[in-house]
Amino acid sequence: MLDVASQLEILRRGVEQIVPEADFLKKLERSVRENRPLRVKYGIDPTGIDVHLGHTVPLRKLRQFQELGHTAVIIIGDYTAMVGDPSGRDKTRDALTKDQVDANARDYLKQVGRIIDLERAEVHHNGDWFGKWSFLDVLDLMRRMTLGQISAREDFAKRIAEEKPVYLHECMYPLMQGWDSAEIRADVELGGTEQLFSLMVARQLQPLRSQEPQVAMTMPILVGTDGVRRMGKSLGNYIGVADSAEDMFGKIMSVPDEPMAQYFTLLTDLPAEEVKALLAPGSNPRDAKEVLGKAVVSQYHDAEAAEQAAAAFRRRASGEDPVEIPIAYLTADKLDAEGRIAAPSLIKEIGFESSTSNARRVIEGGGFNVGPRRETVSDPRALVYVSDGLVVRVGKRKIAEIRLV
RNA sequence: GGGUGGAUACCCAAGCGGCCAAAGGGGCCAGACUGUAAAUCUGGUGGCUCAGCCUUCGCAGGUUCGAAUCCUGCUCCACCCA
Repeated sequence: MLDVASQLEILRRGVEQIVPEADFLKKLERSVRENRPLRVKYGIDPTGIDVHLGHTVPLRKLRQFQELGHTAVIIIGDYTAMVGDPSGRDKTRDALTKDQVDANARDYLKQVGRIIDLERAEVHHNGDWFGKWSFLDVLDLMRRMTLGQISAREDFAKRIAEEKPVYLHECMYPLMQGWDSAEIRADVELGGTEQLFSLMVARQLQPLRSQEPQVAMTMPILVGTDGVRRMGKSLGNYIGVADSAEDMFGKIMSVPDEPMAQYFTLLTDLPAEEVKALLAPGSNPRDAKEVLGKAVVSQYHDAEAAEQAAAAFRRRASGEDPVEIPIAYLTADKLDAEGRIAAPSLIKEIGFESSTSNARRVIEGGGFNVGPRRETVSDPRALVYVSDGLVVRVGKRKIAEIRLV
């Protein structure tokens, strides 16, 4: 096992706070001394299906712990998912059914496996223990926390102040999460900064099982591709780990310049000095973003795919067509006797726009062009002669070669 | 149980009898520009057989020449009091 100082250096990167810091040092020192791995917990509620880069921040930290020889313990919050985590939320989460949760959980693990070595990790479902509880057990857990403690949380306090509802079951969430730690004997729990409250609850509960309280390690919340709000599925500003290499790269390029430093720190292993040099004043942020894009993409695909994605992006940015033009099929009966079709219909038929009205607007806006010379069709009443192999474009990104069938 | 406020397009949110396919913002799409799918600026953003027509403002009725706006009932949501 690596010595304490070296471990600390690696583990501190991109970490917001470690609470209490002294306990962490103590645990780490003992771990090295006795050659006993720390049990590091990270919980996920299977509420959706897309693991995105925001989730990878703590997951990558967990991976680092694994690489240093510690034990990764993943909690699938199948029970807590049915409650809904109120952390950082300004409204109640929708509850999920058991079936949804189970399906999501399987999907989740598959995606998590891109980051964590699942062979060496422990995976638990908190329904395994909560599912067996009696109401009395629940009450006993509830007596561990006061309304004052709960309502002091910023997210709840805010909702109360705004006269928005806070449901009782939401109050149970932190207690359940805390109890998970007692069940799996966690030494450290990872989470976003907004999780601090929940992570600290466990410290009150673990002594009930004669355990040493865990340490909370929080990481900043990654901002999404809009550069403002947290990355989240419901906000539509996320980059999924299952995204294609090209998509992932493109989305990274579309992130505003400001959060780049954060992205480098939290999503890559590039040394801090290198990052600093890339982002130094006077350098082109686009180049830095490209390095970032390749570094991230190669983690979820491979280096070659990352290079190709970058190349494809450059082509598109410089106005060239991609190497492979997607094929769009069009049935010949859509054409009139002379082999023509109304421009808006063509756009709709090949799926570039969802309605002919929309297609019209694109045409009027000058976003539609056809053929090798890219003749712009700007009259929505125009008829386009379609022959097999005709290349049509809408905007900068949508391109297709038409195949008549 | 009582009271109050609310339900408007993808989201937030104005409108409170005609000038409303419905302000504004966000998002999204297109154009210009560029360092990129950044930033900035411009235009667009219900549907269609598109100079016109059709369908929307929680649901169902009603008043009116005319309703997102007024009335009745219903459903749902929130907050306050008990």
